[in-house]
Amino acid sequence: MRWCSRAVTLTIIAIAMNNKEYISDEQTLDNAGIRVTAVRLLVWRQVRHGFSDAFSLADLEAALPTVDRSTLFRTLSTFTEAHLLHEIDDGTGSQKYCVCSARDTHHCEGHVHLTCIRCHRTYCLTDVRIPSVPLPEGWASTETEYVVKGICPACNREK
Amino acid sequence: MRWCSRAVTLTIIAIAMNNKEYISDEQTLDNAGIRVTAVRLLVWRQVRHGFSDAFSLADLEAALPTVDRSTLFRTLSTFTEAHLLHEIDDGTGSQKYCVCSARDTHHCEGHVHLTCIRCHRTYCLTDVRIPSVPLPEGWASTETEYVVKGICPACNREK
DNA sequence: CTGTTTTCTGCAACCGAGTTGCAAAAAGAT
DNA sequence: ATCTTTTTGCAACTCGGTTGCAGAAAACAG
Repeated sequence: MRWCSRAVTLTIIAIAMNNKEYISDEQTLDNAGIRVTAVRLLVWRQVRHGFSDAFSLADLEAALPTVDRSTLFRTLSTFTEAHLLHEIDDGTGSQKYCVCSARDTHHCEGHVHLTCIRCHRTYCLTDVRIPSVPLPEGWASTETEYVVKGICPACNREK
Repeated sequence: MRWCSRAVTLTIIAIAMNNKEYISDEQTLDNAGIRVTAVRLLVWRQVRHGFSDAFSLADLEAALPTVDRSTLFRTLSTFTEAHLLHEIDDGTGSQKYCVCSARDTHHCEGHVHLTCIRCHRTYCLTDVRIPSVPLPEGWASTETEYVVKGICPACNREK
């Protein structure tokens, strides 16, 4: 793990603030090879702790009205490239993002997604791998999207 | 099968034109409960005979430049509602459509789609059904999207 | 600490796909 | 032939995503 003087400084600040999360988030970005800025820290803390499920650029915009949309967009791209997030195409027409679980950098690929057609929330079934199917001769597969559309338990309950 | 006087008239015209396809397409729309108009016939013949694979609104627009985009859009919606077409969400960001095979009205649901990341064409594997996965307690599934992204044989060959 | 270089951010504008309201045109009914 | 209903074309608009550019912030060098 890399450990630079700026991070040490932040650690001291964080201890002073008695805020352990602050250190941890800073480290996460740093470990991912991303330069830590105020905006990025803000965005990361929002997506890490502020959303219970997959979120869209619009969700993030609503949660952080002080930050410009294009900046949020670019930040999401940066995070995605650094494998902090993964993109989900749930067929709602808007790109969704989801935090990659810490333990496994590449867990993001190949799992099933659930989309609720009522509340439009999308969830990851990180532990359910996509079953494979036979492909025609000559096709080379690179990636597979498996999205189950339906009604989530919460929407189901409220009838 | 319904058979109205207008259709008979068109049959006569078609025989005069020695064009069997013409009758057949007209019948298809009529059977689907869709009023037959010049534009709809034009669109149907294009999507039925003019595309080898799934197509987008933009593809249709390019193929039929004389027809307005909004009309094409509404026509596609009409056809989809009448189960002449089915919609495919292949994750390219643009809605695709594909002709439903004649023998089975509901065949459209539940099969696998292939999308080429080079040429952006999308194909139906109508005979490969989507394998199911276990869902969490409380979820009610209505539909499942299974899209394999990769390189199609044609793109693979041209290296 | 100060000046220089590099990166990031906000603004504005743009793009493409999808969508809608409305009036004219076409089709169907009487 | 006339009236009613449906369809079509036009224009405009929405919404999500995206880019160019100039100023702000961060990293770097002295």
